[in-house]
Amino acid sequence: MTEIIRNIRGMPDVLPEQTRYWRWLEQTAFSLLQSYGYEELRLPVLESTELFTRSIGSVTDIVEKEMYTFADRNGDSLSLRPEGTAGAVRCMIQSGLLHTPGAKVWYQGPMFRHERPQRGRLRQFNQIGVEAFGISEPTIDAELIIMSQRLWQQLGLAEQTVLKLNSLGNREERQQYRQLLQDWLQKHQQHLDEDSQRRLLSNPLRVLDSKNPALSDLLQEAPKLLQHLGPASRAHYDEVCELLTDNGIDFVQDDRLVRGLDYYSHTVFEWQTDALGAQGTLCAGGRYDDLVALHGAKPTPGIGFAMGEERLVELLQSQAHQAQQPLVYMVVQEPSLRQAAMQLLEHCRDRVPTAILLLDHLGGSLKAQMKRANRSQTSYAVIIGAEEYARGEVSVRLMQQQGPQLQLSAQELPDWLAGRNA
RNA sequence: GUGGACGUAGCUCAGUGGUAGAGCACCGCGUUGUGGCCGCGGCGGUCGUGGGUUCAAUCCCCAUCGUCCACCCCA
Repeated sequence: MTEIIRNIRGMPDVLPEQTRYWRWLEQTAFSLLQSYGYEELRLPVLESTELFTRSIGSVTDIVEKEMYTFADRNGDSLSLRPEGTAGAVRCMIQSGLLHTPGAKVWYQGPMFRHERPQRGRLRQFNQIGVEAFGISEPTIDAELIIMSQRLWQQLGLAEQTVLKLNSLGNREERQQYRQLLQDWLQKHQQHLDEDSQRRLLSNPLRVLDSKNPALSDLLQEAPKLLQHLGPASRAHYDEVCELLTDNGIDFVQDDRLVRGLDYYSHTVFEWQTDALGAQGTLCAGGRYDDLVALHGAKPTPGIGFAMGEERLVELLQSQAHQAQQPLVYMVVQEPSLRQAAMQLLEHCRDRVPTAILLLDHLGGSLKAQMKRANRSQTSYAVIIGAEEYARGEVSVRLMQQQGPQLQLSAQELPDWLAGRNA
């Protein structure tokens, strides 16, 4: 027997039961983004490997061991994008869109990381990413956060999300702090676990968000980045906080919120939930004022965030969200009537274009067709019988309510449906 | 990459060293033109795969693949 080919690990199919939540999420998000003046970018999934090594930081795990990298036919090193910002920045530079000050864009699509799959973590996962370029004012930081809060509200998720906020300062401040923290951690090295000792050298900031509860007390004592910011950075951060407060956004200042990607600076934030197990970050982002220059273009500040669609969908699924149900399920007494049924159904479609109108293509006994009509959860089963159709009539059976079966003329069926589709 | 749990019908799961069962789903009959409820019948599994032990393995052992959860990492 021929072996059945399965999907690739960590790259699951999304089935109809779930896709309706995806559409709910995306339709809500896309129209919200539009209302704030963000425009869509469609970006490739494959990029030069160097784009990511340069952007994300070559010592991060993402670049070191999680990228899907391979040689193109001509030998060029290509990678499936592990995140969206690098490609968005590349596009903005290359297209010249960066020359329009204050460009605001979004994109949606799959990202790829070769990680061990677990709840909320996949090898192909989808993000909605949002980026704003050329704006250094803190109002844009606040706008992005306020906008995302509005999205949670529209999706009914506001109760399950909490906002964490921090500032990483500028490059110099961060480097100075990094040294300070490294020295401090070295003094307490004997209390650190194995992972933290390793990160102490490679990426000391990340020691701070260790999940090991045994380190919690110790890390509380560590020097705080926020207290080592210069006046300008501090003022920027304070202003973001004030704008959020003015707009009724609750947040938690979190000294231990550092980002996994090297390009972040100043404001960083994360929307988290405790309803999804270990992978609770729903949406994360921050400023990357040095990234554009890093790619050789005129220095231009930037800020953005990305939300994990699979994680949001998982939260949405705990809510009741009814699929649209059919208005009509049309059945025929015998196969020869199906052609007429089809035409009649098309006339109905002209009249109620947004309703779901179904024709039974499978046939069989009327009983079998009626069972399918029932299962479809249709409001009305329209029955085309030979004799009555010859008289120009059809039967309409009410499937979701009590009441006698109706006899209507085929001609008036579209209007009748329009009246019922309110 | 590390650790743990688990892989038996489409789905959720029972089960035994002597080649398998339930519920749900699906199909049919009970009305040769009518659903839902009920009754009856039916379809459906090389018990993940490959080795080993045994007279005999779905059950024991090993390996392998896969799934899930956690670590790591991060959306």
